[in-house]
Amino acid sequence: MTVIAAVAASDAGRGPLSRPLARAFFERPVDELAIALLGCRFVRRWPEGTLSAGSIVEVEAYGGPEDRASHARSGRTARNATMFGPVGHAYVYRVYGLHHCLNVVGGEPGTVGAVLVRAIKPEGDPAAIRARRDRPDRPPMAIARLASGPGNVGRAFGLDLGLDGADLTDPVSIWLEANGRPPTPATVAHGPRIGVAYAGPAWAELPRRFGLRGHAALSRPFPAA
DNA sequence: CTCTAGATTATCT
DNA sequence: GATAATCTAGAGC
Repeated sequence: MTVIAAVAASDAGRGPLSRPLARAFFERPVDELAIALLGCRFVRRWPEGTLSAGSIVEVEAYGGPEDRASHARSGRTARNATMFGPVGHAYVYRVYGLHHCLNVVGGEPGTVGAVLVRAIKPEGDPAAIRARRDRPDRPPMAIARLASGPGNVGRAFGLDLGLDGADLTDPVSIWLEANGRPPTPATVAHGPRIGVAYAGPAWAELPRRFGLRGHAALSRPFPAA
C-alpha cells in the first residue's frame, strides 16, 4: 500500500530512543500516523512510580465527522471531546460498559482523528501487567497475549477515564517513545477495522487497520494479502 | 477448532 | 431505552 511505503520512506518525527515523541510526530494524516506508531514504545508509569512498557503491534485509524465508523461521526460530544483537541493526547473511552480503549489523537491541522491502539507486546519485566491480567487459578498467559486486543491493552496498563486527555509527549503517567526504525512495507499488514459494521460497508471495509505481519501479539489475523 | 451468551454502564437518541 | 472501536468461558464438532 502506498501510504505504508510513504511512512517507511522517512524517519519523520522519530527522535532518539527513550525520549517522548514530539508533538509534530502526530501531525499528519491519521492513516500515516497509525502506521508510524507501529513499533513505537508505549510507557506507563504506575501511581507507585514503577514503569511498564511495550511496543505497539496493531492499530486502527479513525477520522472525523465524515468517517461513519468514528466516534466523531456525530460531531463533538462530552465523550469524544479529546478527539477534537490538540494532537498527541490520549483519547480514552469505555466500551461495552467494561473495557477501556486507548487512542492517540492525531491528524493534519484542521482535521479530527485518532488511532486506536489494538495490541501491544510487553517489553521488560511484565510482573505489573501480569498482576492485572493473570488469574490466580490459571497458568500464566503468554506474554504476547497480555495486551492483545484493545480491551486487554486497557486492562494490562491500568487505563481508565482519568487518563482521557493525558499528554502523550509528557512522561508523567502514559507516553510514547520511538523504538527503532519504522516498519518496512513488507512487514505491515492491513485490513478492515474490527467491530464497525454499523458504519455500513463503504466505511467498514476501508483498510484502516494496520499491524506487524504475523506478530504473535495481534488480536486476530489479517486477511490474506 | 468455531460459535454463543453474558457481563455491565456511559453515552446518545 | 438501545447501543457499543470487547473479552471470556463454556458448549458443541
